[in-house]
Amino acid sequence: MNNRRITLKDLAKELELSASTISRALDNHPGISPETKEKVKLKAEELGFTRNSIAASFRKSKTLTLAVIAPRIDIHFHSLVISGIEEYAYKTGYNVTIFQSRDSLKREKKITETLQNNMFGGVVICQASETKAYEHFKKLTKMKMPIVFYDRVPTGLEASKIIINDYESSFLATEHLIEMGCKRIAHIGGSQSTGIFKSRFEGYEAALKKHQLPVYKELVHFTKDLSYDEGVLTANKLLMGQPKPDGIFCSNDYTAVSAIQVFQKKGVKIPEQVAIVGFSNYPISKIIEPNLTTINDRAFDMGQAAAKLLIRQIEEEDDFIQSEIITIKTELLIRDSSRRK
Amino acid sequence: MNNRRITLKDLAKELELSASTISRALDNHPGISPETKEKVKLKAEELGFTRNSIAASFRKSKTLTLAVIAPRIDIHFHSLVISGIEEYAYKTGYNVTIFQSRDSLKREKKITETLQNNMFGGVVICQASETKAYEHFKKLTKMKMPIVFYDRVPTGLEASKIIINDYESSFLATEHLIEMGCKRIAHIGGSQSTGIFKSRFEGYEAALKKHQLPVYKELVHFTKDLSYDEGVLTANKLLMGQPKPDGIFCSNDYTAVSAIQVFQKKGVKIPEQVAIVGFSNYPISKIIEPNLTTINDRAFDMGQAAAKLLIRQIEEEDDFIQSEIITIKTELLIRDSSRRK
DNA sequence: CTGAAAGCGCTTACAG
DNA sequence: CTGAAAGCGCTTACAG
Repeated sequence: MNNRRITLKDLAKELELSASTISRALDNHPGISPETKEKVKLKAEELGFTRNSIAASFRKSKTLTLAVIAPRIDIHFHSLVISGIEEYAYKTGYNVTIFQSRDSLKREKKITETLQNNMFGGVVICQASETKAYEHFKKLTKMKMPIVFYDRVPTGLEASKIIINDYESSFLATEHLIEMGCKRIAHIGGSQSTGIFKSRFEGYEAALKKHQLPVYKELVHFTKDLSYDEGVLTANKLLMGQPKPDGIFCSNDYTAVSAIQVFQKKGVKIPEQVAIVGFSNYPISKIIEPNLTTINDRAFDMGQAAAKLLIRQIEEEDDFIQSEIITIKTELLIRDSSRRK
Repeated sequence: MNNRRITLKDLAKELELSASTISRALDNHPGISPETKEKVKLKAEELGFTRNSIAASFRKSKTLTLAVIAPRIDIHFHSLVISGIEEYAYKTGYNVTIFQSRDSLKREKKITETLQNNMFGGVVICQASETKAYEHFKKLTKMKMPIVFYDRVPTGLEASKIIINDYESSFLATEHLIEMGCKRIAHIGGSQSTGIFKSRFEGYEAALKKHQLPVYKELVHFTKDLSYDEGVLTANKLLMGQPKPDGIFCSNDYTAVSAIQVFQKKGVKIPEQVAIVGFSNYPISKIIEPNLTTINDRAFDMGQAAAKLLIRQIEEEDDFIQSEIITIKTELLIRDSSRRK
């Protein structure tokens, strides 16, 4: 018994047709008679023929595979985005290959080199936190690889991006605290060398200014990576320092949760004495008690939008478009950690 | 200016060598002089040549891409496993393409059909919860596609698997509660049609029996998918019912967290009055107060092991091995939700 | 509506 | 140590 894979040729011989006809029949090519199509498809099914996609990709020199570079896929936000990418890609017939930069510029560069091997039709990227220069991305652009950035996007590089309005979302979150009566609102922020965290701080600042509230520099703390542990440390500083905050806007949910816990442990009532708002709508925000008010950043939708935009660029439906920036709508989810009425 | 991709031929012409030599030089083939290798590599660098991997894969009819089918990648456990797979694959030069079955058998079947297109060297699978028959997996095996299963593995199908000892881990977790003095230990379990959750229940049962403690059927509750919300419902039943539990072993961390919260809200002291143990070591287990005692299932290591085993099978280092089952060591992480001394 | 033929960019057995 | 040549399995422009 021959264990070789069945090829178009085998089918052709079996049916006394040419390989061209088989190929076209399977493609539902208009210029093939319905009877032939039927016959070919039946035989293909019978012999268990599946097209060798590698050969096809090679021949057509295009692939139906998207690459995704994320810092880490075990961060919930990224896993949601990737889930959204996979969902859209699946429906469109694309595959999704993932790479983790682990926030290392070196590794990110190595990955972008790998991407130059022709295996991918395009790439969705959230850049590593270390990345400040974009030469390696430009190389991809130069070889006409479509790119869509999300979340941490390069500033000052013209490119397609899926973003949220961090400034506005933070402005609204802070304004909500003000409406709840907070006067001394603290901020636990992320690294200010990352654009999105800078915008979140600026949105917070702008809301205070709009309502003529002071921006106490003692109440503004920037962490390295917004981890739970950093949140605990920072919340303790706020707890011990002066002035005492009556509201806290945090740039993510982990630090917000740690703030809730640290203050609660000292008998501070949340939200009565201190109202707290996070950012990202992590699963834990619905579990922590009181439930955390936060910004829903729609990570899954972001992923879907990224895949959709990328595929559109690959298939060049609008080839006069050079780049496109899509802003995803966020929403403020008001929960018990800030609700005072 | 010509925008075509540089090929081996271009390099060959440029250097007045044959394509064969270029190919071998880039491969560090022993039968090529060091000088030539040097020259070729420099030129390749200079012209920005990268091999067309698709052409190479096609020619060699093998690829350096692994497929992963997980129910969902935005579940933390799976994202950790995939992270482990990607990490090992990256180091070995493989790419990782992900597919989500979303626990649908239909979608899982469609994905396995896609896998028959020659694009993948092998596949790591956690089967959909709906899956009870394995014909679609057998088809892959028939066409010699190496498969490694993890977590939810098919029972009664000979195949390579990466598992943990669910029975033993649950036995130890339950025995720990017994050592802490619990006499009426409840169980919040998962669907008993899924092997791993059945084993977890059996381990719990066996520990009680070993220590001559009764298995109250009123204290054993099986949920559909171990969600947080189901945990809340079940914990309320335990709170209201008879007999009153003084310990709870939960088949995952979400239900354990809900149990902590439900009991605490009624003024029950954790761990003094009710000690609680979870399973999986989710991030939330270190955040919830009291911190949750749980089983560390080493999801990341599981992923690394799966990738390693799969790649070994692809490269057929031991071609006399038909299948291999690897059990990952778990550990009981004793934290405050159960520590009574 | 169908077929013959060329060729995508590599790799490798064979020859020298 | 290097090269000429065949061929992997498709797709598609061209011809009829």
